[in-house]
Amino acid sequence: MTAALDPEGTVPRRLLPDPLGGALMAKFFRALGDPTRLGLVAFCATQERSGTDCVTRAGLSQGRVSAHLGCLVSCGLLTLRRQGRFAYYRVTDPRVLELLQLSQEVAVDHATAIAACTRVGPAR
Amino acid sequence: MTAALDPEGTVPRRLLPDPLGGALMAKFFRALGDPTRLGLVAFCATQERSGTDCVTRAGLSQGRVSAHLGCLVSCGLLTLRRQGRFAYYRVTDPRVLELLQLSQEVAVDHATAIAACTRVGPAR
DNA sequence: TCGGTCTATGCGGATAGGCGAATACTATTG
DNA sequence: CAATAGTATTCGCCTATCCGCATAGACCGA
Repeated sequence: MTAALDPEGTVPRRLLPDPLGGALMAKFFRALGDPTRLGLVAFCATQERSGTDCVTRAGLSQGRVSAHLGCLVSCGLLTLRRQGRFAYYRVTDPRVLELLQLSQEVAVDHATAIAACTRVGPAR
Repeated sequence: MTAALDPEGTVPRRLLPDPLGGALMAKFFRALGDPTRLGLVAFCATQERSGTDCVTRAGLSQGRVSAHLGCLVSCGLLTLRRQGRFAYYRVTDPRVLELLQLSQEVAVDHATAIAACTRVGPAR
């Protein structure tokens, strides 16, 4: 055959460091892989938003939205600020915005193909 | 309450253009949200790889790997080149690598939190 | 042309992860 | 302290996806 794969080299520890492991990175991407969560990140990109605002925006049950937000905070996509009984969410890491924009550029160029891809869920 | 959400403004058509729709973007991220696929993208990042190489690398059934690769090609993450009965995959869009590196940087900073996040599957 | 190799697709079966509804917490207000 | 409002968590139900296995299709060398 052509190139024998070297033991574990080729995959780039620089690209996917093993301390992290592809599994963790994948998890990170799955956090962005839901339309609701992605929408919430965008919603909190420009300004801080209260939990209630997010519920209104998402149009889902409060409990569900709370769970989504919790997930986003855990994954470092949103930052949570508590004030009394309120919770305020916001994107604070500029890299997250960069990430979204870059992804969008790539996705746009393949929009039709992505839409056609049946292996990754028929969008919701 | 604080800010009334404007009808549809705030979410940034610039950030998540509606022609694309969050659903499509989410789908794009889900393509990266699987450890196997993510590993394959990384594997094909540095050089072109044959389907067989990928199967070996992934350690899954040939059929499964083929499906994963097809998904990645559809989503614009890999480029396919056919030569006779062989198929060669490779990352050709430099933005994809940028995307992976940027994501990795963010993910690294939140590694423990991501690992702890139970809402997005307990890694595989 | 025939057999072998490489790649793609279809078929269940099992699990992850999304949803609403109900419930539990916590802090503010009266 | 009791009532209320904003959040977080739990539970049962259902769909999306992953996996291996088996099968089909394409192409090459003998």
